[in-house]
Amino acid sequence: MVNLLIADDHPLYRDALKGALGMAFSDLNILESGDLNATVKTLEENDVDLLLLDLHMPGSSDLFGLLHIQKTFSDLPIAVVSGTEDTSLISKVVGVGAMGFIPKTASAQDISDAVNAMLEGDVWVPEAVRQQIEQVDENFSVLAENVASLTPSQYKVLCYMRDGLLNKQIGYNLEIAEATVKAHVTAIFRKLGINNRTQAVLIASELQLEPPSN
Amino acid sequence: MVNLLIADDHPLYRDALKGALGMAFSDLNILESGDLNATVKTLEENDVDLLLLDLHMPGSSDLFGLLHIQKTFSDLPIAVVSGTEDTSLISKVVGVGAMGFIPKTASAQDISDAVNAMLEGDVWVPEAVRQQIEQVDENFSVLAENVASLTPSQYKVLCYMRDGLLNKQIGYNLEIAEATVKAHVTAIFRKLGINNRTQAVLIASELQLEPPSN
DNA sequence: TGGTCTATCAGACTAAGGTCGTATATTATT
DNA sequence: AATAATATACGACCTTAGTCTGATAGACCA
Repeated sequence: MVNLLIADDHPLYRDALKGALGMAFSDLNILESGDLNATVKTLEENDVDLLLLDLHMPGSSDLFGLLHIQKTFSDLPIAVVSGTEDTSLISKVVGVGAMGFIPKTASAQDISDAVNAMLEGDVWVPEAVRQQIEQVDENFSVLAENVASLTPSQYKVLCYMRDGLLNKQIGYNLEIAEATVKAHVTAIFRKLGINNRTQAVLIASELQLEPPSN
Repeated sequence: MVNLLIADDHPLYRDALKGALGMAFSDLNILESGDLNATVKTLEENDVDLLLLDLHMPGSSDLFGLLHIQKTFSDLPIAVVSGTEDTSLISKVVGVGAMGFIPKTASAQDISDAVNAMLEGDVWVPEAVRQQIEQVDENFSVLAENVASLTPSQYKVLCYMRDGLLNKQIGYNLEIAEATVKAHVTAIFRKLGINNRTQAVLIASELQLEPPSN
C-alpha cells in the first residue's frame, strides 16, 4: 500500500487528481491537505511515500513551502504541481531538488506516468521542458540552500526587505524593535554571503519569495 | 519602395533574414546595423519604415535599446528579434509598445508574415504565445516609460545600483564623485516615483536592465 | 543671446543602514 | 540536571544613504 499526499488548496483539483490516479493505481491511499500547516502535520503523523505539492497554497505561496518541507522531511520525494508553465520556475523547482514537476494542464496519462516514475525514484518533468532544465546554473541551488537555512524570523524580514520596506517599517509589521530587525538583517547577510541590502533584495527577488501568511 | 533596417550583431543572421525577406518581398530596401549607435545613426539618416531589432546587441543588451529608440523615434514601428523564448520577456517587449516579436527559431514564412503584418500597422507575435501576452499588467508600461525618461548617466547609475554597489563604488567605476552619484540617485527616485534604493533595484531587476558597454 | 537641460561637485544636515556586544528564552544534547 | 547551541531581542555606535542648497560649465534650442 502506497501513501500519497495531495497538498493543494483547490478541492476541485484535488478531486481531479484523485480521480486520475484512482484509475491508474489500485494500491493507493490518498491523503489530502489544503494549506502548509496541515501538510506538515499530515507528514508528521503519516508515513507518506510521495507528496504532490501545489506551489500556490495559502501559507506557502512560493518556493518557501517547498524549501521548508524539504528541509524538515529530507527523505520525502516531492512533486511540485503548479498552474504555471514558466520554464524558469520549473528549472528552479527541479534545481532545488524536487523529484518532478507536473503542470496542471497535464493529461491523466501524464500524471499517472509521473507518479509511477517518481515512486520508483526517478525524476519526471514534462517532455516539453526536459531539455531546458538541464542548464540550471549551479549557483541557484547554493542560493536556495542558503535561503533554506534562514530562521523563520529572518525569512520574514527578508520578504519584507524584498518589498522595499525600511527596517523601521518591518519592525512595525512584525511588532519588534528596529534594532532587532537590524540584527536579523545582519544575520541574513552572513548566511547569504553578501554585505548589503540590495544584494539581498535581488536574491529574494530571484527566488520569488513571498511573505508567509502566519 | 519600403525601407527596412535590420539591427543585429550577427552578420550571419542578418544575411539569413535578408534572404528570407528577399524571397517574399520585391520592393524592399534592406539596411543593416551591428550596434546601437550605428542603428541610431542609420535611423537619423534614412526614412525607415520598419526596424527589426535584436535585443542582445553590444550597447543595448536589454530593454534599454528598445526603450531608447522608441523614445527617440516615436513613430517608428519596431519588431524585436531575439533568441529567447521566455514568455515574460515577450510580454514585456509587447507591453512596452513594440509592434511584434520574432523568435530566432521562426520559419521564413513566419518572418514574412510578421513583416507583412507589421508594415500594415498590425501587431504580430508567434501563435504559441499570443494568448499569454494579453495579461500584461498596465503598471509595466508606466515603469518602462519612466525608465526611458532617465538620462544616460542616470541609467548607468541605476544599473550599478542593481548590482548592489555602494554610491562610492559607483562613483569610482564611472570616475565621478560620490556627490554626483547621489545627485543622480535622487533624480532617479523622482523620475521613478519612489523613495529608496531598494525599490529602484526591484524595478531595474524587473526590467532586466543591464549596463551598457560604452 | 537668453533659457533650458544635463553633468559635475561641495558642504551640511537628517535619516536609515549595518556591526558589535550582550542578554534571555527555548531547545537539543549528554 | 547541566550544558551547549540556537533563536530572538535590544541598545550603543559608526557608516552609508538621501536631501537641500548652491555653484560651474557645456549642449542644445528658440
